Amino acid sequence: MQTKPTRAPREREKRDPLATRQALMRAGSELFSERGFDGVALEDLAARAGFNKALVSYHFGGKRGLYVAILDSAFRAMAERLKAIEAGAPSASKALHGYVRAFEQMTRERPGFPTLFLREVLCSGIEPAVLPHLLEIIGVSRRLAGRGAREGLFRRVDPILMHLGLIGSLVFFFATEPARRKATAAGDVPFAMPSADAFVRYLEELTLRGLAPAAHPSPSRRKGARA
Amino acid sequence: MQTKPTRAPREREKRDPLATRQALMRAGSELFSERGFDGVALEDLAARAGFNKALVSYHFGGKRGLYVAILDSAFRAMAERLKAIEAGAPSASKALHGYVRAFEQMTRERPGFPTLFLREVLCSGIEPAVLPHLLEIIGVSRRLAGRGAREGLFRRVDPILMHLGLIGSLVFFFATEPARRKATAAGDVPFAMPSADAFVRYLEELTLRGLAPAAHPSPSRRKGARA
DNA sequence: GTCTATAGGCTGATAGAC
DNA sequence: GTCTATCAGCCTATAGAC
Repeated sequence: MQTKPTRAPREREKRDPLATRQALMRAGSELFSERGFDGVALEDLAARAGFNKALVSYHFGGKRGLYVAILDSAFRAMAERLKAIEAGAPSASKALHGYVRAFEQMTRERPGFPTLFLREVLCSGIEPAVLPHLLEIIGVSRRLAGRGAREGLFRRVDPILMHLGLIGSLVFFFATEPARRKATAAGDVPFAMPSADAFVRYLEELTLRGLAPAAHPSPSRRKGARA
Repeated sequence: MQTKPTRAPREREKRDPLATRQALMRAGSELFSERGFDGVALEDLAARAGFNKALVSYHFGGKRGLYVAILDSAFRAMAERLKAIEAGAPSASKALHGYVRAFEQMTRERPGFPTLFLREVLCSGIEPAVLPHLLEIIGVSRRLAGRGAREGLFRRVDPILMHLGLIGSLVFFFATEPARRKATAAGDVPFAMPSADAFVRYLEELTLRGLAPAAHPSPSRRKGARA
């Protein structure tokens, strides 16, 4: 969307606090995801947004404040999207479909989100502000596992295992996609990398088959592979 | 293993360059994985190793040099371990088992590895020194997919998709395990978190079932689910 | 090989003009 | 609300003593 934009510097000579905040958050989302919190200089960030770095303190009370605002916004949006999908899906199967697709859509709308997510849940302490949203996201996964079992789509597995497997694959794929794209463009990698669409379809099918009740080449061998 | 150790400050008053290098690399592995490259001050790092920060420049030519040495060592060890498993496994099934277990073992031996791995493949450019090892790791996954298909264990899927799904889940799980442990200990999370063993078993079974040829509730419906 | 001392650069925060 | 100027703190790297 932007390669190196000084981003509309003088449309409004002054005033429009909301737009300023949004521009700073957008620039921050890009840079923090690329370089991590400590790797970003406020000067760069403000320049990318088309403003002065002093505004970060004015609007967010400091670098950390901006960072937390970005995380809170992104995690909240993701949690709400997933809950909406959960509520609207007529079946566990459709809910799973919507769930994995949601990451693809979210990545398109907020390219930095998967990386921010990953950096945040890495071993350092999780920001308290995002914890409730994180728990909501986990809740959706857990209920999906339960619903799938109830509807005969899945066999019984620990919902947290299913959650971790799904979200780990998804977040990893999307967070590392820019790096793969870069490496491929540079000719560092001698084979083609899959599209987001292909990966999401693969993961959905893997989950459906892998969690299907019975029907697998294993000791006990029953029939009922239908729901 | 260590909470806040000044780590054996005066066993050898002087001399033993190898031990010094190892101590610095070990401390660096811990700190870089926790805080990221930019988040670590050499003073902290050297203190944890029980040495002076000037030694980082002396032995590794600077902070970046130490970081690269750590990455190179860890990625090389992982690639070699996976290749050994691949070579020694009598079947694709055993190879898959060894593959997923390798991450568990590696995490035990080098707790910082999964996080270092993840931080490195995040969107920033991949360190050239680790690229060959990364390609070797990908190679093992790809050949595993091919071998599994040849031996009738897996249906045909894009080997890169399988690689990304497997490694994404594994690296995510182990890189975020410390955070989960911390959150659980702090009482922030109202349910139990699975053990590494449980997750690895889940992932292996999910993959075996999910990639098994035929035997699933889907349009075309053939028989041969055995090798 | 290891340590102390210090130089030099960069960064986040803030005071004050507009 | 936004910008300029400035300052204090921290951090990497290095020179030189031991």
